Amino acid sequence: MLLQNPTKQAAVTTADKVFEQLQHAIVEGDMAAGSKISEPELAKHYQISRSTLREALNRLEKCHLIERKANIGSRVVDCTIEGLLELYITREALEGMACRQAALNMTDEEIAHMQDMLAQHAGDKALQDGVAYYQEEGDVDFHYKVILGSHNQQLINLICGQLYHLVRMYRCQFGMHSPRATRAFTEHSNIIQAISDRDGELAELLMRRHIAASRKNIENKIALQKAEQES
Amino acid sequence: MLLQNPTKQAAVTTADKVFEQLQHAIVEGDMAAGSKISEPELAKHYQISRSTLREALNRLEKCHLIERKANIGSRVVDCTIEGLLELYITREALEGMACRQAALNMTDEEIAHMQDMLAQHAGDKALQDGVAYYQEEGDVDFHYKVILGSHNQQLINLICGQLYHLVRMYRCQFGMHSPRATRAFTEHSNIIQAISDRDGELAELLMRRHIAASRKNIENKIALQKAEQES
DNA sequence: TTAAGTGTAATTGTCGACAATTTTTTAAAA
DNA sequence: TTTTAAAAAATTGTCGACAATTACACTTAA
Repeated sequence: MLLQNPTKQAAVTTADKVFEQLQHAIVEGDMAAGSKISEPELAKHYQISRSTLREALNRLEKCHLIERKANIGSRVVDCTIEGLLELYITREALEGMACRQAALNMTDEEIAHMQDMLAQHAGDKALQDGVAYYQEEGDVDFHYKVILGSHNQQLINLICGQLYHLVRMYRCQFGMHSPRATRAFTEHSNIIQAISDRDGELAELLMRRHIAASRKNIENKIALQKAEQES
Repeated sequence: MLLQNPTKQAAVTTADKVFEQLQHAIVEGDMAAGSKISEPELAKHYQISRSTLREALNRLEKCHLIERKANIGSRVVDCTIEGLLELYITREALEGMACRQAALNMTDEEIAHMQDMLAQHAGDKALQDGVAYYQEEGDVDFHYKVILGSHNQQLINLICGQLYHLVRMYRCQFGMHSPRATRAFTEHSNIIQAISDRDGELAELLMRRHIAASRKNIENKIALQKAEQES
């Protein structure tokens, strides 16, 4: 799995390690969305003290994977359709702007590197029928590169450090392997073109459409599922 | 002061209260930007244990007012010009989208209420020469109402829960009382018009220009200060 | 004088116990 | 039986102490 947040350093403290394990467990759905978290129970399970666990919980709260109420406790966040759509709207705003900034701020080397990556994905895509690989790693790789390319620490922190954990959670829980592989590839290609043309306005527009298309794709899928259930 | 985050509940636990005090101290500059934080010292100063203090520090980290490194400690964030400009770019993206969503999602009552508020500000403005009051509370009130009007919890949390603490910090530290009062008022007025017309696209555009204008205003001021220092 | 290494002091991370609050259970009254 | 109240259990918040790591001062060698 290369889907890691590229901005964080290695986990050194035990709270860090437990945080990563919990993060994984929540994202993958091993801890049910919306379920209550028992501090004594979890601390015992990971063989750590409650203080250390709470430190880990604080980090989970930072990336919005759990919610906390004073004197009541923590819950894993709920995965609702509304939440998913809200997340995509936020992504549209942030990644759109990141893409604009990338067009202004990326170095020529960074752009070249991203073009190489895309070319390689194109090869892989042709090789293995273009479905499985590209959707997962390829897509995330691309988006990360654009975000980092913005050279805007504020945007990078917000998107990579917080939003993307939730994105991965929703991807897992709703079992999204969108059938948009080829179209997404073309869209990525066009975005890179706009960036290398240093056309910030177009780059932002294309990225927003790219994400909006994903959102609409999901909306359709949801509507379809709903129709199936009713039949 | 009405400049509080409108989304949070009252502080119940002592860690909450210390958090608020520290937040104030950092925003107002009583704790120097970039300075190191000594846990034993602060704990003694507030007469609480280190555990409680660390809980408060975690909350400060959540709204990006301090930065933490494992085994090394915490520092108050640095206020740099680059950071300020990055912040405004992020605001442009997020608040622009929030404004678009507000045009789609606000209730008629909410819109009416916002129009009332603006009218009242207009009165105050005429009354007291329109400078002092409007810039501070009026501006923040307006922006908060728009953000909340998006009815998008994700956007609301990001902007009100995190970004705006930093915004206030920069405002204090850089002593910003922008001379844009009258122009800002007109811009607010136009934005509300777009929202009440349910024109999301225009609403977003206007909000982005509004924030971009603030950013450019700051850039000019900085350039001016730099020129002064050199003379 | 500078550089590297060592030992001490200080700071952060982790732990288990107690206090305060909330939830559940139990008992009593309507 | 349902509702209310009180008691008990469980959970979260806070505390002080110890362990691990880092920062600093001092010594020693180049």
